[in-house]
Amino acid sequence: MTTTTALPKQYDPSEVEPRWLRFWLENDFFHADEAAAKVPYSITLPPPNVTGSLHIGHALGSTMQDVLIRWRRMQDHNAMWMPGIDHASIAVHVLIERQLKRTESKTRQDLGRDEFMRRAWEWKDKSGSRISEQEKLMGFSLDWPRERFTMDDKSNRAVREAFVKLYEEGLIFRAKRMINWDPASETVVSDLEVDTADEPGKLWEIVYPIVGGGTITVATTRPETMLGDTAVAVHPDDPRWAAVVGKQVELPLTGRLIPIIADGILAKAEFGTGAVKVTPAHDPNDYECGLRNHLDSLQVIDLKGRMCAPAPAKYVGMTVDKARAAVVEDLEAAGALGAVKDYKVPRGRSQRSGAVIEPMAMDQWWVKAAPLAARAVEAVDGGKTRFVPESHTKTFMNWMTNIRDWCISRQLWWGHRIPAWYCDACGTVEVSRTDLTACRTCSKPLRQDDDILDTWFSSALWPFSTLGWPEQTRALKTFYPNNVLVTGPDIIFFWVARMMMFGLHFMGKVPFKVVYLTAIVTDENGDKMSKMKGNVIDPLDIIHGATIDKLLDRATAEGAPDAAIKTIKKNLPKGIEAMGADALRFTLARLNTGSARIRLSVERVDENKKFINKLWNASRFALMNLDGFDPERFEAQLATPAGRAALGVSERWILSRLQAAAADVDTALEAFRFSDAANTIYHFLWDSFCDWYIELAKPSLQVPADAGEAVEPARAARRHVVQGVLAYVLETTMRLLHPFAPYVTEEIWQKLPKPPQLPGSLMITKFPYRDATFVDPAAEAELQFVQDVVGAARMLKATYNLPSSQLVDIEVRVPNDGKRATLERFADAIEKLARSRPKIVASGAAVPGAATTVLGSDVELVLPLGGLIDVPKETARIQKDVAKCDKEIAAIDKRLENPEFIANAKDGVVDENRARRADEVARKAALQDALRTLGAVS
RNA sequence: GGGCGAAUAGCUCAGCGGAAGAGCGUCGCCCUUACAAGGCGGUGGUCGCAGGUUCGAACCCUGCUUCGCCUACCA
Repeated sequence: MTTTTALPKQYDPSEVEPRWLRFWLENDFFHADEAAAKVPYSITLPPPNVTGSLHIGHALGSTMQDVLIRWRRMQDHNAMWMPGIDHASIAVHVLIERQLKRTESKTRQDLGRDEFMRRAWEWKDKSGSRISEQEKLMGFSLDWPRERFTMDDKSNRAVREAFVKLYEEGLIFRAKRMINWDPASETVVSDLEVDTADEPGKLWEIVYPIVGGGTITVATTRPETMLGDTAVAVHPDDPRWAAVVGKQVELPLTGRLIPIIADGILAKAEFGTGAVKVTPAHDPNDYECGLRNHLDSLQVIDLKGRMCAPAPAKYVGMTVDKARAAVVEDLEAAGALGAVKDYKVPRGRSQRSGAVIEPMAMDQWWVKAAPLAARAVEAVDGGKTRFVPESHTKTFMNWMTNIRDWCISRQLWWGHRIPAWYCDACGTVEVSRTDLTACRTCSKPLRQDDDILDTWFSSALWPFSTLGWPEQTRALKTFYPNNVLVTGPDIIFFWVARMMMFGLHFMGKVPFKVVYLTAIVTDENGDKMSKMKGNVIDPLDIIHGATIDKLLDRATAEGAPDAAIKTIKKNLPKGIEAMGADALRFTLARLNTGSARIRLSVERVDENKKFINKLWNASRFALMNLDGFDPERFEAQLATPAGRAALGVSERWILSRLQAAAADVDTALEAFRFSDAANTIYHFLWDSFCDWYIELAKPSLQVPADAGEAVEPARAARRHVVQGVLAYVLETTMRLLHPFAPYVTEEIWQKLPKPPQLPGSLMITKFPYRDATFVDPAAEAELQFVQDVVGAARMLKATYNLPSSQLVDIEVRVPNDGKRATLERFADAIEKLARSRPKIVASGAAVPGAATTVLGSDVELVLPLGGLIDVPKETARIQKDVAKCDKEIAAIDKRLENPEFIANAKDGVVDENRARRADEVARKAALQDALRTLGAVS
């Protein structure tokens, strides 16, 4: 067969990638059959938000998942990667509300619940598949026919089932407790959705007059809440205030009488004045205090974050901030204000809206977390689920052992409505798997709970709800538990913890055996990527490229500040060149060393684009030289020991290196060391295959122009072997690299001549493995020696600024017969690679005016330079080497002269040191000879 | 306040008990017909500081310093 294929010098991903994506999808290669008789391997993709767009964090996590899935699939596992999308309750809710306000100046209440939901679904149907399309571009081999949505019918059913079951078991309940209220979104949010940070504030002292004489001064950072005070508390052991406990104070601005109580609310009696105001309705600590002391609870802040009755009418309607200023002013006027000082106040803000969270006591639905968490702790302790990196285990365990109940109700509309019905007539509460209309006890109409569930409730069921639960499906049996979960450390608590709890509870088994937590991708300075900063790297821009104008227009449209625009102009003056999904994927893998942060930049991706291009050109070279190659014949030759023995040393060497690379990649992937795996391939391909093997192969591939049909048989056979190894190594390397860079490898693989029985796509071939038949230490040693000699010759020439193209004569003195034979065998290669014609001898006399170097202990390279020699320079260089020898010998002697070293060192270490010392001594002697020769010249 | 992690070449990072490594940068030489998005060579490090364990420490232990990232109801 003939395979002269003209390929462009530069690889063009934009032409190649869509073609193979279509091919894979059309052939259903991403789909796994749950009934297949193979070892299952499953991963569930963390479902991205339906509002989302693929960002670099997704790209990282999903690339690692795809590497694992493609790798296992090629190892003949039944590899299934579950795709899906999350309904992102609050994000969509806010989006639709905002749209409504902008286009129709309406609120959701104006629209009504049903119409609001209709619009939300309309939006979802139109825009909800965007991120899936982007995932496809990245080449992610997700099992698309299985794709799910957290609000599809099956998920809804799973959510209902889970809720009702937990309710029946007493693990879901409704109760009035202190919650975090987001006054902007007007919903409760969980503790996790609150970001607490110290913000500058003040600590005010307020003087409360005690009925019957005297005053008591309290300290607070929230003076406006004094309008809702129902007590003043002092520490029970504080002698200063013992006498006033039980008395009443008259609350300024309101005139209400409230008691002074002794309570342990103050952790430290010495705080401030030793007395604090107690506002049970608006502070978690005060709430607890109120319960302990049976205090009234006066809510003076409403759901919009404004003051309300029973606060005095003057303040009603004011925002909290305004009320604070007004109260302080009025207190001062009333002479009730004490000292005021600047103070750092820890302030909770809603992650979603940024609004200051108001703690309030409200009726909400809760999941009783402790018993569920206990099982998760037990499972991790027992090694059923393992965290990678391991350090995250402690974080998880800490959280789980101190877990608090999970508030799951939300006052929003887009989401799973809570399946609880109330009878206003008789007070019955029913929780049901099916919708209810009439009360079971009094037959009156029922009212369904208005609230919906926290988005994370359905996410917690995801690893099994996607497989059909609560039905006992075949898919569930095959793919649960998942082998791995890959996600970001930021959602360990939100998601991982809850999947663990629900998985163990409903399935009786952990949802995944390994939790691999990815790094955070930052910009090159280590700063978090943010549109506001202008340092975002968008995966799609990397794939397709983006002009500077496009980048700037988009940033402007997104409302980025001037500083961000400036940053973009500075960092990417020419925009971004199209680099393809492969380059991005390979970059992410190489940078993923296991450290907590990955600093990414366009330059980093560009380096790997160069690697892809290098690979492309190596393949071009091979394809240009495979005329007349017969893959079946070569395969037959490789299959027999005699055939393998007929290979040349270079061939045995590269095959040995190749299988070592395959072994290293396998080991690295087993341990989730993506960077090591990618780097192994990078170095094998570039350093071993391109820099050495291809160069060594070239002479054998050449067909003399005048040879015609009359190429001598030995030469033709040799050519065929070299062609075979070129093709074989490339083909195998494509398999190794495929999980990381699926597109370019498929493109090249398809073009390579290969035995006909292989499958129709690289992605369903077998992954390479450590293969003892190709291990060849002798060939490795020989090639290492040849490389060292070539390197030394190049170094000598470079030292004297001889053009690397200039052919020189060089004397190589090698006392060892075997090594000399190696050099004889590679003399032509050395001449070609170092442009140095070697004269190989066992020993030789001093050559005046020559530059000399010593390789190891006994190999000398002598480059005659005649008058060109720079004696001082050469002397200095060799003396530097001698000094190195001396230093090394001294260090080894120190060890060897220490009896304890001889007595205690591990096996072989002492001998190794002795051998090394002998080498160094010999090397030094050779170097000194060279110095003497130099001296003879001057 | 508590926890975790990091500190190694100019930069980004591997190495985690027995001779200091890679990529990028930098400086030379080469357009050697696969690739100039390339080839070859060089330069560059008391492995944060101070103790300790060990025959031997970048690596293990202790303390300190400086940076990250989590986490927390000090009014």
